[in-house]
Amino acid sequence: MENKELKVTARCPIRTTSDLLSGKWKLLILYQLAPKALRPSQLKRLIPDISEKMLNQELKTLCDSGLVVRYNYGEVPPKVHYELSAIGYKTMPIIAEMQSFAMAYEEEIKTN
Amino acid sequence: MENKELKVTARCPIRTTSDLLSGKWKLLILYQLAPKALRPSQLKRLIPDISEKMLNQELKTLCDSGLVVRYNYGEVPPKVHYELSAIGYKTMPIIAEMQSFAMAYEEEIKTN
DNA sequence: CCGCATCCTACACGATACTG
DNA sequence: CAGTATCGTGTAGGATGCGG
Repeated sequence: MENKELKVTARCPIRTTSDLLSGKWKLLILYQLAPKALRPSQLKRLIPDISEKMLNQELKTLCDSGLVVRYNYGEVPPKVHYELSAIGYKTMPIIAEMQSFAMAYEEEIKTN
Repeated sequence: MENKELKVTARCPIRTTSDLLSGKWKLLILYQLAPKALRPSQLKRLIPDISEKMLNQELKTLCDSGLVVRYNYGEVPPKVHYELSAIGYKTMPIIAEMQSFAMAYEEEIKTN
């Protein structure tokens, strides 16, 4: 937040989205949350190679950016779950296109 | 390339694509190349805040992964251009969805 | 079970300078 | 103009342990 000019980085939609979804895990988390809300332990089971630190960290930033909503049952033992927000669901077309691209890409390299 | 097991990272389409497109610049480069092939200096003008190092580096990995093709005129002074491959063009739907998402997202946060 | 705090390593990215 | 090499830094992300 210094007095740096807002360079020509002029808010670019591609950059906006890729900032929101950058990193190794966010897309996978969103994808797993799409069918139904999940508790952290369930997410961890669905994405076994994520560390708990990263899971919590990414869930937090996804909540902060509004793509995911956190529900707290306020019970003991602690029980929460996370689900996609309305805008969070709107990432699904991106993911669908990415999956479709991956299929085409793997087909492509197979034939070379 | 050590003797590490190929963990459960079991080839996931989302991961495949996001590996190919990860980083701050690849999507922007692909986007700029979509309308027409461009020379590095033209790309640099269209994406002013990329360093020349990153531009060259990203172009190289994009060529290696097959999304972009490099043409060398073999002249002096050096003259080359880069263009999307057939499979490279297939990233456009992803980018389109990302743009569309960004619009929706900015609309969303504006109303809060 | 949930989530935070520490420590540490690898790498993405930037700045700069140099070659053909 | 195209491309490479070197160096420095911030941060993503992994391992581990603690506390509510």
